Amino acid sequence: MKAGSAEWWRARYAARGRQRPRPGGLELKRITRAALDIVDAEGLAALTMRRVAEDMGVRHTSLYRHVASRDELLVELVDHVLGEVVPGATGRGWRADMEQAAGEFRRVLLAHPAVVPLLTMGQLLGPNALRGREFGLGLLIRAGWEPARAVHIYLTVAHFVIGTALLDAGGAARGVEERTAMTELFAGLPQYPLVRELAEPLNLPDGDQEFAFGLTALLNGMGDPR
Amino acid sequence: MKAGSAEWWRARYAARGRQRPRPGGLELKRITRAALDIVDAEGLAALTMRRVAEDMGVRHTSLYRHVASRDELLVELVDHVLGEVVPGATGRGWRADMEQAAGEFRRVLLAHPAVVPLLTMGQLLGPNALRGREFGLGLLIRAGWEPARAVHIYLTVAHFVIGTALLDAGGAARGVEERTAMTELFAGLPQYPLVRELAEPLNLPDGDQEFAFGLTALLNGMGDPR
DNA sequence: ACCTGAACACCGTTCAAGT
DNA sequence: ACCTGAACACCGTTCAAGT
Repeated sequence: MKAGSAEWWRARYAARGRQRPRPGGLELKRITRAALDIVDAEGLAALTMRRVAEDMGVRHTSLYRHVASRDELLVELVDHVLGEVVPGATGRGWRADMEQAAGEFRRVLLAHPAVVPLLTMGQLLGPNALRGREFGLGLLIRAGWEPARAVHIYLTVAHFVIGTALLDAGGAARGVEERTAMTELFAGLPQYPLVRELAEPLNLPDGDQEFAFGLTALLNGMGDPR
Repeated sequence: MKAGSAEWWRARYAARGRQRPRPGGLELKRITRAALDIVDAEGLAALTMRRVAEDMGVRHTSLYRHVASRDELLVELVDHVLGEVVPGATGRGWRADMEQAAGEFRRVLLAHPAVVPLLTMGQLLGPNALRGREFGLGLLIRAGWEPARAVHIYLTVAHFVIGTALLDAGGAARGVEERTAMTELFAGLPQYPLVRELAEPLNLPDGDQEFAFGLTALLNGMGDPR
């Protein structure tokens, strides 16, 4: 049974709450938190079963009683991060709500850049992912969008947020040395004049501004319900 | 020097063409191709240095003469795949050109789903990535968009294509068994009524249709140059 | 210059054994 | 029920040695 699949999640939901951890013992949530700490501080490559166990003061083989594999841990980690997304109604209409929720989603992803690539591992079917779906669909449908169109809008915005976060997390050229390295790189590549000329905005984009620009364009293009 | 960084690519561009492979010997391009075959057939996890070497009839340690690390191989693999993107002018205006280029980009990504997550590893600064940038910026600027805005539009569309491809590649519920598993999963989760009601379009989306919808909305929202 | 063989440190996972 | 210790197969990478 592949970690993150619908079948896997079903078994997971069924098992939830059945655990009764001993005080001070291991527990899925504690493991996930330790994993997130490692990933945030040192990146995905540093996240090994042995390292998680070490940080928790336990042998690495003990982890396998709570999580069947490293892949399962990664799936749980993703939903754990999605749990930090707390959207709320603005009271200023569906567009404002959508922008607020998208911005909140983006904020959380940028706070955990190493986790973002994991969003591509499979479908997002954990409890926190579904809560976000329910919220997004609800605000669109209450605004009068017909369901099929609400799904389109929801998915498009979600994809946009993830897409920009991905390139923001992995891509942006931060720091002076990377910046000068970029300039030197393009200086030696006269075959790409526009890329060279526009190197500054292309490689040192203001991610937030670019995000706002794209989201506005996207929502502008959606029109209005009914 | 981190694989995929501007500094790394600069050294890489400088070294390019300096190799003179023996007939039948190893060569970066042949290694990259072998790697792509493995990844396409069996996914990213199957891509080990040992496996690549085995497929090429060579010892795995030999690869390190042509590529400094597995990470470097992955970076080269990404640009190799981007080389399959062949956009062309439609003669029907910038919007049609942009839609054609985005569709072509999407087509290539979907043909190599296991490679898509790698697009998030770092900046896309290889020769094929830069060629694509130059093309996209060129068509926008020739259409009359001012440079700063052309950069915005280019990045937004690129992010959208990658975002949708990511979720398409990893996410869609293909096959009957995954479909019924999904139904059963939601049947047990009454706390998400909309997610349950709209499970069909949410989890079995027609990716191409959804892509077209989003791209149209995006470009609609951009307006016109000048 | 290129490829090989042996070796090292590290990893995920399994399982019998302890409490 | 939970944790441990030992073990297995596998991995990326290094390097001296061959041609």
